[in-house]
Amino acid sequence: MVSERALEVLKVIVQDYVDSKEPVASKTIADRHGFGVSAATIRNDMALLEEEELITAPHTSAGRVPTDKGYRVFVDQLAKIKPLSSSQRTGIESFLSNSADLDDTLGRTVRLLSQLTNQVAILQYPVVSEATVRHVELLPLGAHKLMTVLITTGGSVDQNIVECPRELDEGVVAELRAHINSKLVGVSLADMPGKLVALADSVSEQRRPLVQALADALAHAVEGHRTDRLVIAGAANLVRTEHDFTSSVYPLLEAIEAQVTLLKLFTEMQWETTEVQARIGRENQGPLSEAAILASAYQSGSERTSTVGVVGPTRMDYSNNMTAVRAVARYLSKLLGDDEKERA
Amino acid sequence: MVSERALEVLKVIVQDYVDSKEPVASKTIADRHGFGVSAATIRNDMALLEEEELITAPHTSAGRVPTDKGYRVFVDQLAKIKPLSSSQRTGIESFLSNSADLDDTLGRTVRLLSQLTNQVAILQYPVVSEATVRHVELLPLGAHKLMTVLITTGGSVDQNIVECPRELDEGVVAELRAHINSKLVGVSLADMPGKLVALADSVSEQRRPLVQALADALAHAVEGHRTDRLVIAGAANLVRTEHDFTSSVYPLLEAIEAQVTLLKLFTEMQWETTEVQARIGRENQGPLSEAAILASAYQSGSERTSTVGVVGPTRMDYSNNMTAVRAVARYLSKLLGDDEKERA
DNA sequence: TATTAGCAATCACAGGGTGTGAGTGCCAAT
DNA sequence: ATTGGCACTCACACCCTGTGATTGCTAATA
Repeated sequence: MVSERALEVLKVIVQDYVDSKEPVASKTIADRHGFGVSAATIRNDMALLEEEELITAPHTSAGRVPTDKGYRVFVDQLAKIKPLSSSQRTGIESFLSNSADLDDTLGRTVRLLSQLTNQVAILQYPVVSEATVRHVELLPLGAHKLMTVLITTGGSVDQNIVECPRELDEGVVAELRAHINSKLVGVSLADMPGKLVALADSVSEQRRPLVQALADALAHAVEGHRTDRLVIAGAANLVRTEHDFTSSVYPLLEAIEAQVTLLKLFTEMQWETTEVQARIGRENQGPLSEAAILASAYQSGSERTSTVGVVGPTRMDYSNNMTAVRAVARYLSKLLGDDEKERA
Repeated sequence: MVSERALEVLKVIVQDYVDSKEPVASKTIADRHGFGVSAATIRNDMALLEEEELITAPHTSAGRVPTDKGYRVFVDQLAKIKPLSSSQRTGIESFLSNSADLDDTLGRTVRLLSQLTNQVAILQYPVVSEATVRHVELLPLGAHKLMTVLITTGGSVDQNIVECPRELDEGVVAELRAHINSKLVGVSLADMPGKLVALADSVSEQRRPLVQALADALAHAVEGHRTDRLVIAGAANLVRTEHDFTSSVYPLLEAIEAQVTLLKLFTEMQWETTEVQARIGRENQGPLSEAAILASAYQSGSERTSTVGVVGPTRMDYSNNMTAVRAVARYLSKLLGDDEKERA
């Protein structure tokens, strides 16, 4: 078993290494942090930690570097979530005061998180699966295109473009709009597929093809519905921290941009245990296996949660970044999910 | 003056260098491309080109590399816009068939361009300044928040969240919605600021604060209105081509993410002359001074244009990329601005 | 005059040898 | 359990050198 002091040594190694990027030597520890013991003693503890695979030596005559497992122990047992620095606090505050449209807010939020952490920040779109249809708008775009706009009580807005075989006049569109709204307003998104099928059957034979196309478009909107999409900011930070990765960051950045890997990861995460979750190095598969992901859930409706977090090298300032992720998640919850009485 | 053959030599140097990343030697040119002259003759031409600062030698016993000026001459006089390869064509075709919501379409398009060019692709949001208001929707979000949704004939949808001092009930909201729509539907975006001021004056003293807040939100929507925003894809490609830059790509990627530099550049471009414009190396200021930008305008309404393009190292396949940029711009024009009879 | 062959000169780069310093591991002493 | 001491290891920086690639120049040639 590792002694109490050995854990302290691990902590110091992680902090020093994150700070300096140099493998940290026993002498350095004994000198800088007065443990009251000599370097040789530290070395004994280090031998212990190495046996537990919490640290490793890049080569014979180098200091030690934390392993993924070492970072894990650090995050779980040793890292304290620091209070926000005053500059961070004012950053969020001044930000809070600025109201704007949803996309813009999410964009700003994720950029803020990126700046607070100096890492790539990732934000999953809010999901509001228990939302109901608020309004459906039909917009003629030229003579042969119609745009459908689906507005839900959750505040999401989805647009689709539909090609129309036949010429359209304004009267027909208005009529369709009224009809569709009468059938769909108030329907929950979960019930939409069924209702959409019924919709096509509720009109005259002549109009059926067009209405069917519209129903398909709306179904598409419900399906995709802005979920399963990420907003990303601060990709440049990956380039900045490039040297912390042994292999190229190219596949990593590619995976982040492709989104699918992270979305999968986010949906798999369990939020019962801790407010901020970490996935470190080899705990991840594939291109993420050299990266660390910190994530936190935020309330994006009365029930469902979405995820926000950062991606960076395993050598990152976990304390600071976990603090920032938690703060931003809380802020988002407050902004989007505050009111328990969501209107239907 | 540079002879006809010297220009051919320049062309070969650019093509070979882009292909191989190696400085290209006189012997290589004489061997691979049968000019019917010896390497020594090529050398004479190269000396000429060097005098004109179209090529340069990295060191004494190396081949030659094009300068920014050399690339410029290549792009202006020598590069042919190749026809699309069949795989590219089918890529765009299969893509065309997929209709979805506007954001999604733009996102897919920019990703497509990124894949076609293997560079970072940039797409400026469509602007439709002559659009008029189609509909305004008010959505209660809990008891103290109201979301405004502004829908225009151009198909854009802007959302804003407004804090309400007082409790709201559904009846009041419906009334306001009807009132606001009666005042604003059909108003062009250019006229909106004035109409919004009038709007606040048209209601009772008691409701004025709330309506004023709503008007501000709508004004904000009109202002920002999705213009001056970029969609970016393929940032990973910058990392891939990292070695083509002498300094770090970090500031470059940062500038791309910040968007402002590129937006400025796009608005400054003149589209009278050529369909695809190029800005090469030092022709750009600051972080872009080592990059090349290829851009083309696309019709995003009946009159105004937006811009789409790619950013990459100056060592890029100009022919191929200019082709791709032009194709995607044309495709977008077709998709968004085809119908000259925009409906009001 | 344009082209060419030949040749000396230049210089990046890779390979190989070496010394140095940092840091550990271990052992014997406390 | 802790410590001082010491031998051992090894990355890294440094220098030296040879090699190959490529040019620039000059004199010959068509």
